[in-house]
Amino acid sequence: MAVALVWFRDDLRLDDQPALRAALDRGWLPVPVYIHAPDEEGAWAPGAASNAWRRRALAALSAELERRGSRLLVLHGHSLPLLQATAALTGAEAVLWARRYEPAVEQRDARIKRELRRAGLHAESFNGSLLFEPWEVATKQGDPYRVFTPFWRTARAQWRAPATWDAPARLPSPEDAGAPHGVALDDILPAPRPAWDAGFWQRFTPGETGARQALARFAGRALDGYADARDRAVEAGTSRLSPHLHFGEISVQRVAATVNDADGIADGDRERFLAELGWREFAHHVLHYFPQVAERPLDPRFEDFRWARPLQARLAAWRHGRTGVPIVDAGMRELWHTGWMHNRVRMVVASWLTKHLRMHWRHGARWFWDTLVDADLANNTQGWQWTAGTGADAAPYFRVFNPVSQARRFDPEGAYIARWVPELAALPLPARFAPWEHPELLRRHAPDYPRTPQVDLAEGRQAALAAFAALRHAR
DNA sequence: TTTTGAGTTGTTCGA
DNA sequence: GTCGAACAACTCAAA
Repeated sequence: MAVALVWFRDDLRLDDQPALRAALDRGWLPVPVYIHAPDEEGAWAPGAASNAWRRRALAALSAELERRGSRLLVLHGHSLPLLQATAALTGAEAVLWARRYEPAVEQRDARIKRELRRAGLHAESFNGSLLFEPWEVATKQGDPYRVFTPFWRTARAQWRAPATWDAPARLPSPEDAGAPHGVALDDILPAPRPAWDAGFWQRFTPGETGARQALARFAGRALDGYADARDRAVEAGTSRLSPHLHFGEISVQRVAATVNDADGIADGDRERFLAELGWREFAHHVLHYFPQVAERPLDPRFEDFRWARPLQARLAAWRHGRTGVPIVDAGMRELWHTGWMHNRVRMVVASWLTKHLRMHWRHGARWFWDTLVDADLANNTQGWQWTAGTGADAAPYFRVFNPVSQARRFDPEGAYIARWVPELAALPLPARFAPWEHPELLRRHAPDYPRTPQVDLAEGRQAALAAFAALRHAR
């Protein structure tokens, strides 16, 4: 029986897995391989939270394979020589994988494909994580899109629920191909010590089963009313699928099809969620065509923008939820404890850092990269550039979030603040949104909470507006 | 080629 | 309390 290496990367599932499917369809014995090679990811090697998740996702994938009579071969080192050596050991004639779109990884993979083919192997990649490949959506002139709405109009009109593929109950054993044993998962991704990730797993279950459960929960409950509920910080009104999608534990085609076919859902709710998947598509489209955006502003005017000096004390207070602005601190602490932050709150904390503190968005992007379990180069970059106003399809410069009004609107009971900044839970509601306006209550109930925000809200807003307006005139 | 319509997520001010 | 206007042009995408 001919053998194919199925190289798993950010597609840690068996269901609707195009590389595995191709191997089986063509009668190849699949040898599942995972290679730990963080130094091949350029400046964006996975962060700590991401690795904590990946460890569990790989363990889950490994268990799924073993349940079916196969197993995951885990390797550590350089991808190309390891693939070549493993192909030689197993007599594999093919190497199959699902694509990734990070610029450094795209380049690496192109080289690997070239070299494998030069060595006489069949090397082939597939779309395993997007509704559309970045190059499958184009303007009528054949150009890439820079604005979300026309991008999504075009893509949405093209989308048809595809036939998804179920993983078989049994898989052939790699032992039959003489597969080697590789290294232990613990050797490449040891458990965090101390267990700072404990809070992550109260909210999330990495792996294919956890991903399916999250989708079922969302489609069965939160999807109804999603368009409104998605903005309320304390509720589980969003899908919380982002880490599962990042690691490819569930097929995005299956997610889209499930939501598209859900019964009794208003069109507004359904389309709103599909548009969120659309933002993920758009982010990958932009990163593919403008690979510099992870480092540099897409809008070139911002190359010269005078960001504030990154004062370490200010930055540290932002990171650790000690800004003195309750909704910002709640968000940053949710991130620290759970590895995740509600989307609405992400915008608020990002606006605080880039507008009120006027710090370069890359400081925020880097912190998110290290602390988010859903850290994804395309989405993270897109989110930060959008909020900072440096992307092409960006927030207008005058859109500066007021963290007090945002808290009132999207956390009207103050429950989100109380949950993540418990020292403020004893404050009555109006004071909980803006404690500096009630110094006596603050002193009595929360003596350790900052007396005042890092910067005055009105002054910060004015300074940001002035700085961003100056850029306009400078052009 | 030129024209036209439109653009995720907001805030503030004054009537 | 509610509502509309102002905030700023500019670029994108399609007709």
